[in-house]
Amino acid sequence: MPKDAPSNRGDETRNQLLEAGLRLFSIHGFESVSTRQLTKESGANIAAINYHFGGKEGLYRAVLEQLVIDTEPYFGPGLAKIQDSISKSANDREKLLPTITGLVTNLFRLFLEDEFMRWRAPLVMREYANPSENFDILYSGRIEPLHQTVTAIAAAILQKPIDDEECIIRAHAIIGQIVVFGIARVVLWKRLNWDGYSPERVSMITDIAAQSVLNSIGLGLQAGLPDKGN
Amino acid sequence: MPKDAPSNRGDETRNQLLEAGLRLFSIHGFESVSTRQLTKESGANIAAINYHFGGKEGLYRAVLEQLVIDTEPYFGPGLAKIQDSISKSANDREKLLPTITGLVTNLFRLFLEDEFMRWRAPLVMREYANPSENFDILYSGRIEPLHQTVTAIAAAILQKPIDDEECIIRAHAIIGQIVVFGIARVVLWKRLNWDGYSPERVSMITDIAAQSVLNSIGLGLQAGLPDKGN
DNA sequence: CGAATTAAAACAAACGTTTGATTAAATCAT
DNA sequence: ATGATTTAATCAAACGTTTGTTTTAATTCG
Repeated sequence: MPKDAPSNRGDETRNQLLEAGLRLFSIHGFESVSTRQLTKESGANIAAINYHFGGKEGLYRAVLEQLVIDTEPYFGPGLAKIQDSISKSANDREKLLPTITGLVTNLFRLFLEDEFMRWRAPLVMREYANPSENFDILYSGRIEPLHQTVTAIAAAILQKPIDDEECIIRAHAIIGQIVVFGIARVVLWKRLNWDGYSPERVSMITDIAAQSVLNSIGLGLQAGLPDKGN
Repeated sequence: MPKDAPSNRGDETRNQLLEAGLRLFSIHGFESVSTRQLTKESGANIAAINYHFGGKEGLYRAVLEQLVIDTEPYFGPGLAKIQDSISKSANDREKLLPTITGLVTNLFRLFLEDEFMRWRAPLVMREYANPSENFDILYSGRIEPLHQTVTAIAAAILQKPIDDEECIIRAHAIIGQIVVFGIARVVLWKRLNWDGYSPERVSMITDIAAQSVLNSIGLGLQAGLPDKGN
């Protein structure tokens, strides 16, 4: 039985519940969403949650699993390409510069702009910050591969093995520089008197953050910095 | 009526509720904590929540307000000292190096190690990532001042005004590099096969993250990086 | 005493889940 | 092919429990 293409009416309500669950859990969090809210927004009957998923938590788990499946095209190929680019520029760190800039740019567009990620990105952020019992679905499916790739970048630049502790910690700091613009967006908006993100603003942030990331691992050009001159 | 010193029995149950609220809200989040749980853990009667705080949300608000008050000695003087150090080293950016390293070290010890911050830090992180309606108490009380100070550092190095957009964004990236070790600690632990933080591990992270932060704003020494050598 | 505080019980509302009946579609036997 | 039977899915209603809050009475203490 195909899970994605709703051939019969069973799969249709199933998908509508997954869709409403993704959106509501993303906005309000698991605990704050009631089963009645889910059925009202999805148009399904209240018994459908138990029938199709075995309960509210089963629906949440299914939402996470579906998220990992659906986001595969957005991460899999890109991360593979980076790993490839690393092995090809083993003896010239400068070659990694556009690779890293590209990764940062893609992550920002993905997490802050992409319509497909509108509800998915915040849900990942939620689990990222406050892991639930089903965190492992997202971790092994999306977070760990990304973390490993960034670690590989750091390892290539520091010329250390990919399981080196410093490289993993460096990678964590790099990811922190990026996801903070998603997780703590409200703080940034308040500081800048912004009412939200726009493509121009995201592009501006991306440039600055990419610069910051490159600098942080010692690949910076020091561009834009005023001359020391004393 | 004094709020801190429990002179009479009224203030005692009040403080016990604040204490239990801080711990429980920090661990489980506002929604997941019931009033009966709060009264059981605090030893207070269920009516005391309404009597002293007007309800569960009132208790939560009071917990946040108390947090801002209690953490003042941990932030206020330190941040003032940094602002002072900035104005004193206006013509030599290198002078800021120990200041920044000190800030990073203090933040790490505060957020990852300090026993006093054990429940307070996670609660701030919680509001940081998922702002509630009372977020502003923490924001204007603790988050904004810290953000402003880090922005001042960035502004001093980039030699731009402290309300410059790039400086604020740079500051956000810097803070991201730090708080990610608190917010996404579970991710890091999984990557490193750690079961938690220890003083040695925090110290190790601090060194690496401080390096990363310094680099990211162009103050890096490139120390530890292998020679380019081609 | 009288005001402040606690204790226990009760409140309506909302929670996640289950029920048994009903409908629609697929499968079967003839 | 068609009527009988089974299966899958939906539905409204109700389940028992827990939620935050309120009420009422008792207790404490200056």
